[in-house]
Amino acid sequence: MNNIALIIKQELIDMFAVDHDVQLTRPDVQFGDYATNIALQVAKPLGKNPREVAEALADKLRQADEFTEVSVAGPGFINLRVSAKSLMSELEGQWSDTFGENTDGAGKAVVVEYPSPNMAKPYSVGHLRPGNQGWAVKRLMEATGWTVITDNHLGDYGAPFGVWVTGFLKLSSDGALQQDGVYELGRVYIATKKALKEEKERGEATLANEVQQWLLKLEQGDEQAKAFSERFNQISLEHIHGVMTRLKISTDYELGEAFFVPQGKAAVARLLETGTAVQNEDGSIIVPLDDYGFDVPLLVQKSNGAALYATSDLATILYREEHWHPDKVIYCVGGEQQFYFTQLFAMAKKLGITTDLYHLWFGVIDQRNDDGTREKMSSRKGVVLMEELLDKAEARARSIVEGRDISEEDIQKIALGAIKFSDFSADRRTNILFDWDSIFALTGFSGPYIQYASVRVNKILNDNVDTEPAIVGDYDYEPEKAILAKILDYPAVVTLAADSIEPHKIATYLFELARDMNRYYETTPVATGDVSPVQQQARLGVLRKVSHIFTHGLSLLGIEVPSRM
RNA sequence: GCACCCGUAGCUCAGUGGAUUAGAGCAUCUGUCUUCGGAACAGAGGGUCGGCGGUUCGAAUCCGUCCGGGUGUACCA
Repeated sequence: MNNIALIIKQELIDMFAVDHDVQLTRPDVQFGDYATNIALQVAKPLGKNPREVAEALADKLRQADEFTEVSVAGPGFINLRVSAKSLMSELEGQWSDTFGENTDGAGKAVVVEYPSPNMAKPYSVGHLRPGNQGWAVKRLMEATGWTVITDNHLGDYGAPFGVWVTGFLKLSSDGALQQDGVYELGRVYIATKKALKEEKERGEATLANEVQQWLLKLEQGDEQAKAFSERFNQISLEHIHGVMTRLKISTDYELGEAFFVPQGKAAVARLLETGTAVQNEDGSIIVPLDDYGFDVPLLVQKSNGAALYATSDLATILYREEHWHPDKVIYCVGGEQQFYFTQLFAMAKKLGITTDLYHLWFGVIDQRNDDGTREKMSSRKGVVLMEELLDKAEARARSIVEGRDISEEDIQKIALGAIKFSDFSADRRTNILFDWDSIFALTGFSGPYIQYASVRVNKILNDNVDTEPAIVGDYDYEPEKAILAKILDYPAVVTLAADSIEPHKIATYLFELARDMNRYYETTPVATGDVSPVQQQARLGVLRKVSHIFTHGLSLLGIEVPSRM
């Protein structure tokens, strides 16, 4: 709680013997710098008129040195104005190299799981959100003091494997695989899924049985199946690493489903012994969840004895408990799986696991149909591949800087800034519309807008390295007032974004700071024209803080600041 | 059927632990252009916050209900 809130809190105690935390909001500038509705909150229990409480409080606050103006509006809002200089001294009191961070999570460990792609297909924009948001969550948790363990739960097992082998033997060749790698895998996978669907519509199951046979063979340790599995996973893993490197995301571990299946089947056997799980007549094994409000049990083993998603996820939970002892586990997975995760978490609770398991879900990525309606992106309609997206974004950025001396590294940062920021432009639960123009947005509410503001600030700082930025006592800081107030908001924004796990709040904040900065840039010279040495030192001191926040905030979103753009 | 999510300007979205006159970007129109780099800035038009009812001094925000859309609903992940 900052100084202003503390002053008001103390006055409430002195005047009304009420001990109540004071929330400050930032109203429209015409009303003031800060506002509070505390009078409306305390009036009722006191049995007083809120307007009168506000007036009395305002009279008292007017006597304090901290405020240049105190007014009461409406039913009892108190609007406060402070001097820019006092904002600067407040900021100076709070400032450190880790400004914005806190230690709320100290001593606690969190596992963050992302991007967990399906290895049967090339990395598509379908995994943009789990990757981006997962990385942002990791960074936010780190910034709030947590010990973070990241794990890429690779989809290297299950039905996709069977689909792929079945399809490969019918549709592909060693030569094609060697030439096109993961793209050939994807082609075969999609074609085979289509054939499976058509077969099912005809009421047949020849291909489907073949898929299941390959799965069983793999679980039984069949040499040929293992060879196929290793071959296809290796090709896919190299591809995934390549894309993640370009996205500048990584994880500490890559414990995929294949790693957990043997442990999962053993765990299911134990659950069967203890009666937690029950076996159906057809051989399938379920964990009933009636006690937890589910009319659908969780299937943990198929009737043919094969493992499935829940089998490896069960083992994954147990493994993490045993080896990592997390306080919290965050699964960054699409919203389509909400029901499944509530079941999975219910099972964990049934097993006595008390760790906070959290499904961080995202809305789907839509594409626009010709008739204007929206529909989830699907392989049927044609997914956009991540490498294609990155290539096009870089080409767009490159064409804009054409003729100027901008490094390839900076071009990549700008392209990535545009792509990632667009994912943070809305709440993660919102279905986002995939649109080539908005995902590459370089103006307005976009990553490059913030990068641009940041580059301009850094340019000024770099051009004036000989002038030591300083906090200057006889400077009024009036032109910098909006920026100073905005900087003071940063720690609360980080706390809110981390607590609610809503990284887009960081994006919104950074845009507002960048806008304030750009306005300032247009109106106030820092190191040019008739700027006095005192003004120059003071303004450079503010810009240095702005630069720090841009770099820090963008890094929470996995975005870097280019050196030039 | 049931569960979860969504419905705010032409389009894409913020804002929803109630609170002063509902915000931004894009698009449209009008300005700034010998500059600390215009990927910028200033301004204009554009919204009965899906409908109805309720709670409240006060509702985009909370509750109920209806309409519309999305995603799920055990042998996919």
